[in-house]
Amino acid sequence: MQVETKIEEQIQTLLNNTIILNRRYLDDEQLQRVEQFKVLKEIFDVDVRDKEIRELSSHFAPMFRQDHPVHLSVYGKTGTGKTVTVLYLLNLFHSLCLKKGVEMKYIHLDLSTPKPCFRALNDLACLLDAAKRYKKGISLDELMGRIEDRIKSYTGYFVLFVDEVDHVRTDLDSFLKFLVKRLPQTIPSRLILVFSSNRLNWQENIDPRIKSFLKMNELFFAPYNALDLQKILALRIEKALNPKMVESGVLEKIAAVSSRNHGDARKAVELLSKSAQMAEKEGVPITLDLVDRAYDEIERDKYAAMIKSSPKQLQAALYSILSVPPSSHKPMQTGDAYNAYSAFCGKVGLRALTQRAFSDIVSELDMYGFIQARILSHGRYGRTKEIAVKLPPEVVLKIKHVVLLEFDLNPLARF
DNA sequence: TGTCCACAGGAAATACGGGGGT
DNA sequence: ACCCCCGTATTTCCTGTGGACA
Repeated sequence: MQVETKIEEQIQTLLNNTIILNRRYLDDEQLQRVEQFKVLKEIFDVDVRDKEIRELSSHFAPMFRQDHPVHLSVYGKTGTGKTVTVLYLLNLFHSLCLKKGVEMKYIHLDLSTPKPCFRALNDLACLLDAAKRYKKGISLDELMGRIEDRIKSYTGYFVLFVDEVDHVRTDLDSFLKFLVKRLPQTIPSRLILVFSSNRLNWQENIDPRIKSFLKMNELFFAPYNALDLQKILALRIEKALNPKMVESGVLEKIAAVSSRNHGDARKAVELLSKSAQMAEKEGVPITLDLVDRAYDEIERDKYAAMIKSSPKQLQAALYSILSVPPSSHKPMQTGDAYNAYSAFCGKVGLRALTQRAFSDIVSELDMYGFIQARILSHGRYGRTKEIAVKLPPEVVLKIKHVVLLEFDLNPLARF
């Protein structure tokens, strides 16, 4: 057989076995806003999120009769489509307003990563083109003033979509105070605030004086059920994958697993994506078994990815805790962990924090789920947090590996 | 019943690093 | 180039605490 035909055949079989035809549809980050909306529209067209869309529409309807809708608070866990649904509708209203001659614009303030009040305001100012990006060194008042100046000349409806409000860490109060009390009084436009949050109780510990000013409608996004997820996944498969290489039942399985565990559409698509990648690498169709393995892998990588993007101190602390040899008779206490941590800091040349600060880090690690920490009293033997690690051994190894790399140490040259 | 361990965790003080004003 | 101001991170200082043990 000719070499050329051999190669051609080889390429042909590879092409036939290709699973991912359009990678971009497996990752929303890579899609343009317009494309996202298109995908979304198709999903909405099959009646997913129907109720929420109706409610949103009726909430904003007063705009079209020159009335003033109240503020809105949208609840829902991550991946339930809060952001994307609200944005889609705002976009729709925008063009509708344009058609009807109603002045309206909207701003999407994305706080998906936790940030302090200052950052949030700065981001808002950037979106409005009212200020450059500052790191520090400018007062909150100054920022607020600039934001106001920027929109002073605008008189139409002004929708401010604050995504994940509860992520404003230090002083959510002053942030809200500005938005709720100060801004509406100083600018001529009709301000409509839309908040989203994944916690139902985010308003619980805000200043009651602000709270009373904040008259809001509420809207709840329930996690997707298996049926919704099936529709969403089906669309992605159709757009991104070679349907011949997806075994029957895979779609249903991913939908079932995802709805049972979290009801998060993004994670469901991620699982699909991971399965497809693994299948392609192995040159086999996506099977049910492969989905299981992809699921395990995602679970394993989750922690490593999280610690990789964390501050150095957190990394050092976690590594030290994971490195303390477990002794069956005595659980680890804060003191033990702190000793290990200071030793590690000495080794890698990191300035060690005080025990007080370390204690806060331990609580943080507990919050993120890396470790289990609970306060326990041993009578005259003191009162302390007891630290337990409940991660599977492979994950522990992987985390330690990642952290060592972060500290420019060769993980293999330890012995 | 009182003591005292080994911290927890709140509050205030201080350090830091950066930007504006001059 | 200098100083001052700001927000944030960390330290310092402190009071509180559940229960085993004497």
